[in-house]
Amino acid sequence: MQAKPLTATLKKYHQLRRDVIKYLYFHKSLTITELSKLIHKSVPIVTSAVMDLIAEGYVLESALSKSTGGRRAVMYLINPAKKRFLVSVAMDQLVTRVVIYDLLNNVRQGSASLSFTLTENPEDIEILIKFLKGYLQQSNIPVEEILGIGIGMPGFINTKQGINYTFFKLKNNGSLRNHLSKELGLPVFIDNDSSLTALAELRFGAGQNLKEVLVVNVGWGSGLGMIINGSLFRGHSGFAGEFSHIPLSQTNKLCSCGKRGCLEVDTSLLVLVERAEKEIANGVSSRLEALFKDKSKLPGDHFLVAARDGDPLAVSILSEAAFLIGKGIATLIHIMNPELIVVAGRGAIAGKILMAPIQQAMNEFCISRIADQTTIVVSDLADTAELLGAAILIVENCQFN
Amino acid sequence: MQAKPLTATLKKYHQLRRDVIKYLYFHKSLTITELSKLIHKSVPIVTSAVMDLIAEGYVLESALSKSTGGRRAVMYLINPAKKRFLVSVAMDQLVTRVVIYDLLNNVRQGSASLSFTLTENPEDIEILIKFLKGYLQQSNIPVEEILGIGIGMPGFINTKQGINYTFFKLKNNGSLRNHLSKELGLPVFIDNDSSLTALAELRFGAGQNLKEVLVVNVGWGSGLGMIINGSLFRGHSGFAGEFSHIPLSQTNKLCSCGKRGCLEVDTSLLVLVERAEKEIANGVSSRLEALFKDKSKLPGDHFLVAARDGDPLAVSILSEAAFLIGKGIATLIHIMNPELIVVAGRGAIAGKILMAPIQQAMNEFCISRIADQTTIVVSDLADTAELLGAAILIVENCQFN
DNA sequence: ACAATCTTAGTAAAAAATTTATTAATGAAG
DNA sequence: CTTCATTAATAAATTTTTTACTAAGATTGT
Repeated sequence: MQAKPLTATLKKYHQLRRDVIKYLYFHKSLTITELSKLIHKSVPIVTSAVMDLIAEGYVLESALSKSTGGRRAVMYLINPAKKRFLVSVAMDQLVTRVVIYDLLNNVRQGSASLSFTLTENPEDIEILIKFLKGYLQQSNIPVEEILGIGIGMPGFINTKQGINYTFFKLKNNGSLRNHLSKELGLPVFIDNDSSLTALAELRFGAGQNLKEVLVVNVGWGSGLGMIINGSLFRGHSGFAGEFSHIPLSQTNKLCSCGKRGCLEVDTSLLVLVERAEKEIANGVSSRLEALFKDKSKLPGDHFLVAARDGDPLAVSILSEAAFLIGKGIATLIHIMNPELIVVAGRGAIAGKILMAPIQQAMNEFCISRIADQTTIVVSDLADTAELLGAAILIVENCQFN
Repeated sequence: MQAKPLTATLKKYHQLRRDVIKYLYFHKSLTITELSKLIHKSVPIVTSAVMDLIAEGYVLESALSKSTGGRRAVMYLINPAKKRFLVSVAMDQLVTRVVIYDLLNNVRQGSASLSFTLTENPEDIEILIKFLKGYLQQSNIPVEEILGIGIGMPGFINTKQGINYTFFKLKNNGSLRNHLSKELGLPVFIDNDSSLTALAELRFGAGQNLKEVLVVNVGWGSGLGMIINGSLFRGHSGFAGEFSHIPLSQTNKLCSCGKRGCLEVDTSLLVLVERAEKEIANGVSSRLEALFKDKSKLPGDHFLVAARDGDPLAVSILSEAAFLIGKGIATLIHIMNPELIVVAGRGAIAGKILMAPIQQAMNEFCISRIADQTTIVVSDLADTAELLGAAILIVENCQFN
């Protein structure tokens, strides 16, 4: 008897099942009525899907909900006894981290990290594979309990095909995702780091239940993850949110992208550190001088901590950059009219120091009727955002078995 | 027997009926299968709706479609004998035009126009009502044959409530749409001029069948209509696309909005005309000197025609402005990664003269991998775009009776 | 030329999903 | 403490979709 092609009905059923698990993952516990509204499916059919998932051990019935004025509803949640795990990988230009979560967002296997400067060198792929293989092996989790590996990385990424056009290029222009999946023997999903940060803010951070959210990822560059109409917006070919390279700088410095005047040339953390080092060499005194000698942390992180703690040199350099980012944010607000802007990424460490000049730039460059419609906050997910986003990526795309 | 509240089933049926008419209006003629795909409803149910519409005289069966390799399908189109009309009104800061179309986009009543500089004066509303009442009266079309009045106008517009926060403000902060509807005895729909221009490009212009399209409306200011995921994007509170006031200008001139450095201060047609007049006063010779004396046309239109025809002064002033608009477009491309950008509005008259410096700015300010994903064209709908958009607004919102 | 085969359209019957009606459970008001 | 209002859950009715089947025309190969 040969394998039947999936019928339309069966496909629908699998989608429904996935949606139930997905929303229980996002919201911890929900009633049938709530699930029905979130999934846009009728109560009877959601009920039957939930019953099936209970039979499979994926879902558990829990206490009754608080009363809302009528009969109290039964609440459902993901069964903590069902062993299913998410391997989350978060990369940036300099560091790669990995952690394993369960479906309740508890850390199952503590994070490991690798100093790993991304290049266009094809050997990078082998380094990444070796790192992940080692990590997975020592975790001792059976493969059938791992739902997939989600990886956030910088670069122009085609999520459909699983190709990163900037880093990790395969010789034959093949799919990085498929290659990793084959090598690691698990489903792999890749996406842009800023997009995953935005996803995390949407599901577990400041953007919960909102529809139009922009997440500015301040770090080595300034990424932008966009939530439009409640879901990730990637643009026509997946390159939307290239905030770092909009022409905004007054200086004429050449950017790494080959153009002049990009926002990045004046706001990249690397540039700010460089500027601080130059000032120190010129004899300006600063806590940074001592901090930079501690090589256990990246200079960029030292710089942000110093700024947060009020070191005058760091604050002054950061403020200037933040004002320019604020000008960029003013541009975003005029074009997109978002409900919320979240300042996330490494830069969020500096918190208020960063926000003051951004707010000032918004006051100066925004029509107040428009700016009034947008709230702006600093992320409180901090450096877990990208890891959570990678986990969400898996939950939104994997097959639950 | 009292009026029953609309059941869910009945609502669905009305929506389906509207969708059939809407897509036939957009595509002129379609098969059941095509309709089914566009509406995302099954073939049997679409068939029954089409049959009902034929019985009502709204829809006509026409010849068989061209063969696509199998049995040829019956094509359906809107019945030209069914008398239903759309009153389209297109306003800008200086001129208001009106025309009446039928559902095949034929002009039923020739366009009338009114020189009418928008102010914040409440009397503006009375002027508009009087103008429209007169026009409707002389058209001699019975009210029951008019499906509605669609109006495109500048300003910050709340389409849900039908309020324009910038112009035509009612004393009691009431709904302009409802007020006009009551006064004119017809359903009225209002929207932003640039949004309607974008809608026209999406349905009848360069953006047909595309998903991510930006329409830059070059005129007295530079509006932006955004198509995202195949439908109009208005942002969280309806103010998205405020392209005119993004901080891009190097000059520090004060803008009408109260801020400095807005794109508009260097690119508004009004500013360009002013600049030309100053140059002429300084003794520069130009065809414009003569043209400006002809008061039958607006100076801005004279200016654009002169530029199109190669007058050196007009070309030089326009080119400088267009380069800045191009810089703004480069910003849009980096953020939105659109499939297509359409340059529309009055400015489109200048065509190639406008495009050359825009293209140049794109080359200078765009990362080519991103810019390569975007096509940029000049609209060929010209000044009918906003009128067509207003008609679409009616078709997308009215009740067909 | 003309079957045989392939493709697409349209229709009927079967299956699935939604809607509506009904019953259940709870809190608040009198 | 009973009645009423409110929400949840379930059963029955209705609608919609899916699948299977028939129709109509195009293409290919002999």
